Amino acid sequence: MFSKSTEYALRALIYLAQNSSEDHKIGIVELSVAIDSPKSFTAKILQKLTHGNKLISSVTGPSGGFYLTDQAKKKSLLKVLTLLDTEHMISGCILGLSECSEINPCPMHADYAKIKVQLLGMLGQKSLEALAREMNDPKVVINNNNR
Amino acid sequence: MFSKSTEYALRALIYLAQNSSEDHKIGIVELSVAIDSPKSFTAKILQKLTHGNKLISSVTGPSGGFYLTDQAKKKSLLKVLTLLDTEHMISGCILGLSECSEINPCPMHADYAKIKVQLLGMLGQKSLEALAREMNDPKVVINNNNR
DNA sequence: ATAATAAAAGATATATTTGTCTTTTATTGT
DNA sequence: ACAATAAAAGACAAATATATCTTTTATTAT
Ligand code: FES
Ligand code: FES
Repeated sequence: MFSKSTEYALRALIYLAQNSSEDHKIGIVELSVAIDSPKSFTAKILQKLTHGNKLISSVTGPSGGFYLTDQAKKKSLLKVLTLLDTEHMISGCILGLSECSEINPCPMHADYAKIKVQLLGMLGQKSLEALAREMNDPKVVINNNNR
Repeated sequence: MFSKSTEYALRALIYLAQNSSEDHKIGIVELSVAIDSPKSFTAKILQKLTHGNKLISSVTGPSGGFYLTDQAKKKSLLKVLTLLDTEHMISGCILGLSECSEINPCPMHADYAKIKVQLLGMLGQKSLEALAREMNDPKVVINNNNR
């Protein structure tokens, strides 16, 4: 569905939503272990989300690391996808036409449009902190370390 | 959502379902123009679907080309995705965990599982010939040549 | 101030996907 | 049989995604 980059980003954000705050920052080592992702590659992905858009906060140096503000934790997955410039994965045409439109729909459009509404609805109303809350259930996981 | 390869494959199959038969075969040139895809790349993709699995039929030489049998036209999109080995795009974990399971679900699982059922349902019941029928509506398109 | 720390930045490497081009093989119409 | 045709096969090229490693910069604790 999504690219590895996007998957790592979402997992990282959920972990940060659950475990970080302004006075408890998370280092890249802990984070990449927790979400089972390649360390340096994940660092690059996080950088994209710290600079312009300021979704992730970070500070260098001792006791530094990454964290989410309460404001950031309220952002929806859809917002995150928009920042990652990958929302088109869902909103684009399922057959790859350059535009998903009602004027000139593809043969799948009528059916897919209904599902798209639900997908976008789910992503739009699901906040990072709501997903973090799911992790209170001990069976819910965010890595592959259980196998 | 899908890779370019998959998109081209689906568009090609829909076109063949609509326009080909055992006594009206379609050449790669006509096909790649009709679905607006790179010719040689599309040829490679079609080959994958002709050999082992026999979804697409083809004959070389004059008046040769690609076509679908009536039987093949009845196959569902889900069946096609299975042949292309890309069904995991939908059935896999949306956060990229190695397995989508009820035992150890990811934080998105509860919500995504519902949508997944609908997605797989739609893909499973939509046959190539049903999609070809959609193209009888003149506004429905399968390429980008209208822009 | 200094040393330790951790992210930022940059360079590089590998793998995969996408795309093109040429040669070969199979089939058909003449 | 022969020439024309069209897919099959194979080699190659380019672009993108994924991943690693090193150096630099910013921050903090001492
Ligand atoms: S046009 Fe293809 S899904 Fe809307
Ligand atoms: S475990 Fe992630 S979607 Fe099912």
